[in-house]
Amino acid sequence: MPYTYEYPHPAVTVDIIIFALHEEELKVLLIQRKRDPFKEHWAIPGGFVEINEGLEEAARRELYEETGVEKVFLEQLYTFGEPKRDPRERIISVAYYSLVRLDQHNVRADSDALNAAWFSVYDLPHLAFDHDKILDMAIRRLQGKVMYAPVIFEMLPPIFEIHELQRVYEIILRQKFDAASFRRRILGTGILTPVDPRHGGDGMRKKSLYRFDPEKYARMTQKGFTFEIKLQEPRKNRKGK
Amino acid sequence: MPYTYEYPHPAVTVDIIIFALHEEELKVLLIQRKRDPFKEHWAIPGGFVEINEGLEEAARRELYEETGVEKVFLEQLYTFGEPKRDPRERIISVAYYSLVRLDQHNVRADSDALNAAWFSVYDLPHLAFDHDKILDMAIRRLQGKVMYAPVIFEMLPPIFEIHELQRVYEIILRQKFDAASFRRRILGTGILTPVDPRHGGDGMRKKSLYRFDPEKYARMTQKGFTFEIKLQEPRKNRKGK
DNA sequence: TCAAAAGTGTTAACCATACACCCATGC
DNA sequence: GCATGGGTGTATGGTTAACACTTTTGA
Repeated sequence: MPYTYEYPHPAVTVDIIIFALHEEELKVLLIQRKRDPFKEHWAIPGGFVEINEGLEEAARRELYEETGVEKVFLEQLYTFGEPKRDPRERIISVAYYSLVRLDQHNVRADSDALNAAWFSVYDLPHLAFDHDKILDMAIRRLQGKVMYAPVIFEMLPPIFEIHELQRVYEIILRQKFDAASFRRRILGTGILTPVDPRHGGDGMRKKSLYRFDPEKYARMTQKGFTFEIKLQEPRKNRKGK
Repeated sequence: MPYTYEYPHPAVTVDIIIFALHEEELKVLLIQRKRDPFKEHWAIPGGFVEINEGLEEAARRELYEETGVEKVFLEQLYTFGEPKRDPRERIISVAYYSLVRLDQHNVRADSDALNAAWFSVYDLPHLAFDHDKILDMAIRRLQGKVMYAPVIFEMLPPIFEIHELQRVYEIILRQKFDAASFRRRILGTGILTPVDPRHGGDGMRKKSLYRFDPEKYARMTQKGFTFEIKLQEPRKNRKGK
């Protein structure tokens, strides 16, 4: 028991909410706890921060250990530190959320958990600790974030159709968009670059394909541009005809 | 030295960025450090989180101890935890930011600091630790927040003129608004309630006065309303006349 | 071949800027 | 009484929802 301090110190963990799209739904990776407290309950994956490790570094390490996923979008969500949130000891948890492409990453279950599984965010079990609250906040944050930052491309293949993009927005925001207006709005921002359809895979495709160009987006941002995809405001019908 | 753990634990602090309006400027309260490291440097006020105290609770306690201010807007900003951000030991700092009305609170200097003073956020000294980065993030967060949440009223008297409100937006966002458009936009949201001018103080005022009604805002929000004050987009002149 | 989905064109509704003008206040 | 600035009216530009229409795709 070698680590001694003049004043009590809390333990610090990172929890990582891992989002992905699968079967036209927004899913989150949860693990089933092996041990008490909350044995067999589902929980958000996470673990302790090492003493010489940054917080994001710890989150990436845990993410890799739990799922084998590397180099993906990861952002700090919030820090939860109510004294009684863990019944064992005072644990402060810095929550992160991550966006991954399910088809690209071979997600495996971690050995420390009974089981790992993807859940639709709109059909969740009751979670361990205060993880319901954390996950709820993560979903809201993601919904807010996709509206003013180009994070949605983290969940799409590098080259995609406008309609695929639209569908992802519709899934995350739970709102339908008019296809014509959506197309014009997103192309109007200028953040998408058309891709020669013959490079898209099979030879004879005629569909328009696009990719998101992060360098171009960075240049635009520096010139005062701000990306925004608003919810579609309903409007009166044009005419009764 | 009674507090012993099986694994090393970091220390956890809260830092509080305290914003206020004064003399037509956005100001922040900084303290001058008495001790090394960074002796005599200016820093964001803060302190250690007690073992049985929530994070926001700790932030409010520190805020009260440093300034005597209670019951004000306080929101978590971000958690900073790079291993070497404090040269003495591993310290993870949960940063909060707060909005106060200078005229309402008699801000006093804390005994633990050499000095406490208000600085314009656009004319800052070099700060201790990574506090430059923290304060920069806080300013950006505040600028973002005022655009989509009614936090600006935390910095105004309970009853105010539209133009006062406009000036506060202009100070925080560093952008001029057209008075007529601003008035219509803000009144169009419906979050302001007109106040009988005779209740505003001196008896014979004829100016229109308003107050922000949090209950009404909460009801509107529940019905899907989202508040938004966008930056004004320049437009071509109407006619050359 | 044909149904369904992708993509384009058009227009009316809505909104906010820009600016003229009116009115109130205070010196 | 007049200057200053608060407050109102409104035409115009710009955006985009709604929907008709055309083209492409894949069964």
